[in-house]
Amino acid sequence: MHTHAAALAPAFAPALIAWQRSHGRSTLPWQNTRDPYRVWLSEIMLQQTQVVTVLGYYARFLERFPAVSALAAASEDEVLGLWSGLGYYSRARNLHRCAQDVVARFGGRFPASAQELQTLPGIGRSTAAAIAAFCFGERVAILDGNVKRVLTRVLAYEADLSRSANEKTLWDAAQQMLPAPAAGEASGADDTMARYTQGQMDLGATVCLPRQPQCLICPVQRLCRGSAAGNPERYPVRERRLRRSAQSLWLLLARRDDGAVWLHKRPAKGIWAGLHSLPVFDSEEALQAALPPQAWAAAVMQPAFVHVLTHKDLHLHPVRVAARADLQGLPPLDGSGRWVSAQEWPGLGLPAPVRRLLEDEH
DNA sequence: GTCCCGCAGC
DNA sequence: GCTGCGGGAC
Repeated sequence: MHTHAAALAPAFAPALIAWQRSHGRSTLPWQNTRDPYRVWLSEIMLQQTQVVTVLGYYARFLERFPAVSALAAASEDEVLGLWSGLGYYSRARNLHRCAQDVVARFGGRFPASAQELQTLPGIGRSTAAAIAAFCFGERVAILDGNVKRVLTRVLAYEADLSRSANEKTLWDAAQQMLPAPAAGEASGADDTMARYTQGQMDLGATVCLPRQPQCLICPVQRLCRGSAAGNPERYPVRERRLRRSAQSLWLLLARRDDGAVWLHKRPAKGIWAGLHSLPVFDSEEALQAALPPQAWAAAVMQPAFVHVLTHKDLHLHPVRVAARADLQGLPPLDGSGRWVSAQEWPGLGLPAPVRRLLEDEH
């Protein structure tokens, strides 16, 4: 697929860089540093969460884990607890594993190339490129959601991005749009790549907005083919629509008078991997089978509710049972299952619907 | 309903 | 290599 990247490239990067200097963001706590640890931590958090929310978590993580070695040495539960409320806990687990990898494989220093960075858990092509551009000045393209929007608009890129071949073409275009290679040899000496990378992120976050692109104040409007056509907001083009299936889960809800709840740690694979959760069953019968007959007889069905994931509607059916000392030993309530006090559970990594259920319930 | 980004399974 | 998953915010 052909794009106009080559034609636009000479004017695009200089205009974006100049704009970043004058109008871009420059005071966020993870800016003005070339420390890969700080840049990496912010990039992972920003993948899923808005800047204002990340600020608090970022500060708390840095305070508790000033260096990657401290994060690597922590327990997974502590990392998940500090992450609590951010959601997307697989990213927190990858964060922890990545820190351990950096220590074990690279002596506690992040590797200095996008190619090597990408071998670390939780760091994909775009995140690797962002770290390498910010910290090492590497001439390599990022392509996150903001940049996809900016580039497809500037290029008036019509192809359906839900098709991997078209996304690959856009990656190629992103690489072509990079600032011209520095004349000298030391690419890390100046801040061209950092400015350019930050500029794309800033433009996507503050000007080239999803619904209302602010073309009148855009530094690259005179180059932008989408704006010229009068309909920049229709990019990026995505045609595939997902179909969502339904699944029902039964949750065993046991709560003592003092507020403690019975939780267990989920297996490392599958839904809610590694999180603390109420015991989960695939069917009402399975839940019944796990309880003594008298406990089942006294159980009270709570109102069902729906929790929506990208690909699935989870129909959740809480079942309240009397708090009993002998829950222990009942599969699958054995092993990791335990009473968790009302002081402790809010700080654990809990699936959002379970957290909501526990919060609403008292 | 849409989007995010990396991963795992095919 | 490609597709679909995962959990939550907007």
